[in-house]
Amino acid sequence: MRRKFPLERLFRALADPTRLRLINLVARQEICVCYFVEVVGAPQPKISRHLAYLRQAGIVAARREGKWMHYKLIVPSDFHAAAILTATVNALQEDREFQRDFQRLNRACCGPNSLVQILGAPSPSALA
Amino acid sequence: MRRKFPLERLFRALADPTRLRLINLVARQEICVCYFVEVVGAPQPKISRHLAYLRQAGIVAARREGKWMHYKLIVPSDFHAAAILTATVNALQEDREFQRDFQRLNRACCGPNSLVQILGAPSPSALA
DNA sequence: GAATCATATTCGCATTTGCGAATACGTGTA
DNA sequence: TACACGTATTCGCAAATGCGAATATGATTC
Repeated sequence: MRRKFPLERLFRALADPTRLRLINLVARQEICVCYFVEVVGAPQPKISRHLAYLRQAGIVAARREGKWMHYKLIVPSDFHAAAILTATVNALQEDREFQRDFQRLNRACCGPNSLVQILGAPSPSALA
Repeated sequence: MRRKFPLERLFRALADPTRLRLINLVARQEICVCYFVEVVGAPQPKISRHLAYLRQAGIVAARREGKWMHYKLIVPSDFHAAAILTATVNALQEDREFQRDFQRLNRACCGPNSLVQILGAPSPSALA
């Protein structure tokens, strides 16, 4: 544990607006890809590519469940990398612009005409 | 104070190996450009461009003193940006690879054939 | 004020990055 | 087995990035 984490790669991963939005979304709990597409409002391949980027950077983990892929944040075992990442998440979660994504997530998940109802999409665990 | 700090720009600034080395060097005290060139061992325009980059990102401040330009780290007033930056600096300072730059700095500053002796370069405040 | 020194900027150029469009993959379902 | 669906990857291409070489700027010295 506490293995060294390449800082430059971490920062490269964080240096993109879309990826920051994705990180913000997966920070609280595991989320299905379809929600990223819905919330961010970007074409699916774009979302998928950025998720792949975050996966390769070791920030995010993927889990398959039938047709659906779920992503969650991985806090690096390296102490300093973890400190940087959690500080980043804290910054995002206090930012109004990023908070709006959670509102969209709530609508996409639990509101009327939600993905859960329409597609039978798996709802994010923490949101119900 | 505590003004919002654009995170993406911060991470872009941190997402480069040369700039990380520069940040590590200016973290402790104000340093003259000539030392960056000497320590990093890169051509002067390259150093200057990266310093300009950091300046525009609001991470670093420049001060002229005759022919010499001194740079120092600016900790952003924004709480979260400050947390990220100091966590980064902490990570760098514990990294062997970056610690070596301080050894080189010591040699360039205070050893025999130092820049101080050869050029009359201003020695970093905290080192001598 | 010409030369010199430290630093900054400009200019092409090569490499990298992010993107949309199209397509491939993997898994349920009829 | 064929299809439908969610997701991933590939493929040009446009834009951004980093670099070395040359040059410009601003300050000191003779």
